[in-house]
Amino acid sequence: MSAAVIKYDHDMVRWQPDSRGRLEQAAMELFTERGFEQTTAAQIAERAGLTERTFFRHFADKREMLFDGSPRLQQLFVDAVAGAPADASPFEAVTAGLDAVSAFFVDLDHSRGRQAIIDSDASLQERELIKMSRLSSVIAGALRERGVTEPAASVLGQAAIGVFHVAFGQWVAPGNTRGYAELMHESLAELRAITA
Amino acid sequence: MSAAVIKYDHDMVRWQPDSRGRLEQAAMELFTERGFEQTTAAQIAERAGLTERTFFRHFADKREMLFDGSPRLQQLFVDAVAGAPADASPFEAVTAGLDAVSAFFVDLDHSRGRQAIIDSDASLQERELIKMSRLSSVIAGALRERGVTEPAASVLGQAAIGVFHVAFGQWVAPGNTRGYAELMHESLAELRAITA
DNA sequence: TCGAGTGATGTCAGTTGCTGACATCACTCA
DNA sequence: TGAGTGATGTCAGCAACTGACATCACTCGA
Repeated sequence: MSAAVIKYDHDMVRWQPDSRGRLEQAAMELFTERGFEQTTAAQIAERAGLTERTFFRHFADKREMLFDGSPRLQQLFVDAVAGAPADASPFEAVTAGLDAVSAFFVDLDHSRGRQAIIDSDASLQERELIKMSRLSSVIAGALRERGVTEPAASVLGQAAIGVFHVAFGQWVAPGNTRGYAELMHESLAELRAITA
Repeated sequence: MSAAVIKYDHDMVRWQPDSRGRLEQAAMELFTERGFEQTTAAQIAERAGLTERTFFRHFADKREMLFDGSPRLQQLFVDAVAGAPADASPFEAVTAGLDAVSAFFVDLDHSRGRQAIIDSDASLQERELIKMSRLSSVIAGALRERGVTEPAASVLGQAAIGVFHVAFGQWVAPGNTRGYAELMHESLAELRAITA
């Protein structure tokens, strides 16, 4: 609303920079202040000094804001799988992927805050799961590139994100002090032990 | 609309029976005729001779119509896990669950039709995934009841639905002639082999 | 230097999913 | 027979999106 009455002086730029970043920051603030469901797209846009319509030009939907890093995470994972030594087993290649993404999980407070928002809303959990599912698919694809056949590639991809999900959940759990890598290797060992 | 002008004769019942069933049938027809996204809740309700408001009294949302059988599937699975012999290993208990749900997958045409609808819409895939995730959670719970500790229970639960998902996908894939049980056991064997 | 794009934004109107509040009325049962 | 009860209808309204079109600082080639 306020944006509508701004008059541009000669030395003003037409638009403040980094609209997308401003929207993300405004959203995180509002989500933590009043909750995801209770925050409207219009409110986010207003706090960022933009319009609701512009909001939807930057993000396909309200949920998508929380998953901005997803493509990078995916890239990190598949690069590690693809880049594993040629003589590495499929299991070892996937382990390399699971290790590589640990670079992503450094700021525990940030991850906890984000996860608290996701855990508070079912539609966000759905979105999180489909991101995981896509990740599983591309992992399976990377494995196929390494010569792994179906259905082994898909099953291993699914198992990998299962391990990842469990370990990540433990990592952000309240009270946890252990690192992601340690927790992940523990879950991986459990998988290995229990399927043997 | 038309329901609004119906006058009830003495020998008419006030409401036609099985509203929920009529809604489900109308929905399946419309979804296959014109697609999920292109079908509105009002259209489904109208074909069932009901109101949009009544539609939402029977189903939490439009997506939920496709997942009516989910609770039964879940029950089938956990009962099999819980009912496995006391000396069965966790892996064997989960295998029993994966076998038990094969009773659910008999009508291949029906499953294919349903899956085609789900595959056509991202929000339906999200809903499907959260159902799988819930299933994974209750499996992990059933395993814990059997004395399996964390994170092994959760990891095995995740791996189980991974196997299930892959096998089910192969079963409904066009051209497939093999049975669910066979495909499932193959995937299970792959998981076992590849994590060893 | 000027005029034709270009692109990020704004404006507006509309559809759909979904919800709360309240009314209706055949049916049940004390 | 009269007081519920429960499945439904009616109505109003919000929030998530979407398409069509306008704006206008900025860029760049003639």
